[in-house]
Amino acid sequence: MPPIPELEEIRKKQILEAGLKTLTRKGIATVTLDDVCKEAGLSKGGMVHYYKSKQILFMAVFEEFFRRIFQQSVDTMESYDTPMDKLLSFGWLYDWENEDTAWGYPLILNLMFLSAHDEEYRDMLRGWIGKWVTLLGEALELGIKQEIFLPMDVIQTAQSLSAVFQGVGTRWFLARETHSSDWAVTTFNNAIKGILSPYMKSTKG
Amino acid sequence: MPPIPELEEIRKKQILEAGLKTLTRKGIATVTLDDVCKEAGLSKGGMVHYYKSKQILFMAVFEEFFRRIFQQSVDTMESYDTPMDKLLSFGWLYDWENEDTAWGYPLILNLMFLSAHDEEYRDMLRGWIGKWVTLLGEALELGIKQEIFLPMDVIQTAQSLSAVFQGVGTRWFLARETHSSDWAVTTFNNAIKGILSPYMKSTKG
DNA sequence: GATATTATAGACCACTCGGTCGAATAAAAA
DNA sequence: TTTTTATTCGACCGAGTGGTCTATAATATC
Repeated sequence: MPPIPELEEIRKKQILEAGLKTLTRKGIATVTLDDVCKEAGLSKGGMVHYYKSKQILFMAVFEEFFRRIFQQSVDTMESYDTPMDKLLSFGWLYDWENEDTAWGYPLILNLMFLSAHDEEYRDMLRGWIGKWVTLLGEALELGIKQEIFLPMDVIQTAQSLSAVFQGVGTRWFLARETHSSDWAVTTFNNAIKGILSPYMKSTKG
Repeated sequence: MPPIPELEEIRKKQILEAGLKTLTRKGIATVTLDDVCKEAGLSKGGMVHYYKSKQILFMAVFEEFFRRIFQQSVDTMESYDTPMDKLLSFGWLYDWENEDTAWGYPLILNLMFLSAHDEEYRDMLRGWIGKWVTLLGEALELGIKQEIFLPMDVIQTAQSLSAVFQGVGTRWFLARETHSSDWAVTTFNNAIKGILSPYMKSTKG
């Protein structure tokens, strides 16, 4: 019964969407397959037909999540021209109005939690970090080529920037009552300035 | 049967220790009461006599964890004299040799995960963040008093420092294959310098 | 010694949840 | 038309888990 060949793709999309929503809402520890298939409007049997186990399903959910958030990072960065503007283009990570952002944090926190106890998830996380570091590294390379920055260990520096983004972000999200978006932007601007200062050609504080 | 009045205290300590160990090992999502009481060398009935539910038990475990890690922070900071040395005294957070450090990260990640979905845990986390910010803020106040730093919003700045510590730490812990301890120390040194640079009296990079 | 109290054990219960399975449907193929 | 195959359903099972309950023993109190 493959009336339309795209049926599988449609169903998988539908299930992933439900997985994203329920995982964000309840967290990996309490979300159930029933939650997901109910949200997706499918029976359990119907859903399991496409994703054979909870592990497989949520792996796919995390992958889908990363694909989206990474794409948004790429797009936003590309809309800026100078290396420094590109590096500072992540303000949307600290914006409650951006709904993709708001529901993204629980997923990141879920993944970090899983990574602490499960090598498979930690591999996934490391892979993503690697891609992000590469992305930031490209902006740094560009700056070096344009002679805005001095030569540096691009990977290490990109890792530093990425770690600061993440630290500020989780704090902003989890302690929102006392950590404003302004605070977040100011913090990462200053921190990034500090991280890059050894490599700035013109020392302008 | 209270042969020694301190029995309750002894048992609770024993159970908390087992809770810390098992929670670190398995994570809140998979750890069971059986795990804990087996580790503690008690029967389930014996353990439940002291901690009435899983929720109560692990709340106490998290509290105990924080008490220790915070005390270590206070002690280490106090062993340095200048404000800047105090602020940079957290290298032990990125030291695999320090076993308290290594097992501490899973607990922090567990708590952040829980905080994403449960207000009660988020309150707990916010409380801790507040204490840490206060601690860092005291070093900043000292620096201002000694006219090493210019006046500043101490709370906001301390929040920034704290967020960077945490971001670098989780990254160092979760992606250890590519993020060395040297990287971590360098990153937070530079980031902190950047965060404090607007308030440094002598601009010395 | 009798009784009440505290501590500990572990069997047990009620419930949840991931995963399986056979049935039903219907399109496609033969 | 018959057979095969893809899809969906939901009842069901079995493992595991938090929490309860009873039994027992040690101690304290009278």
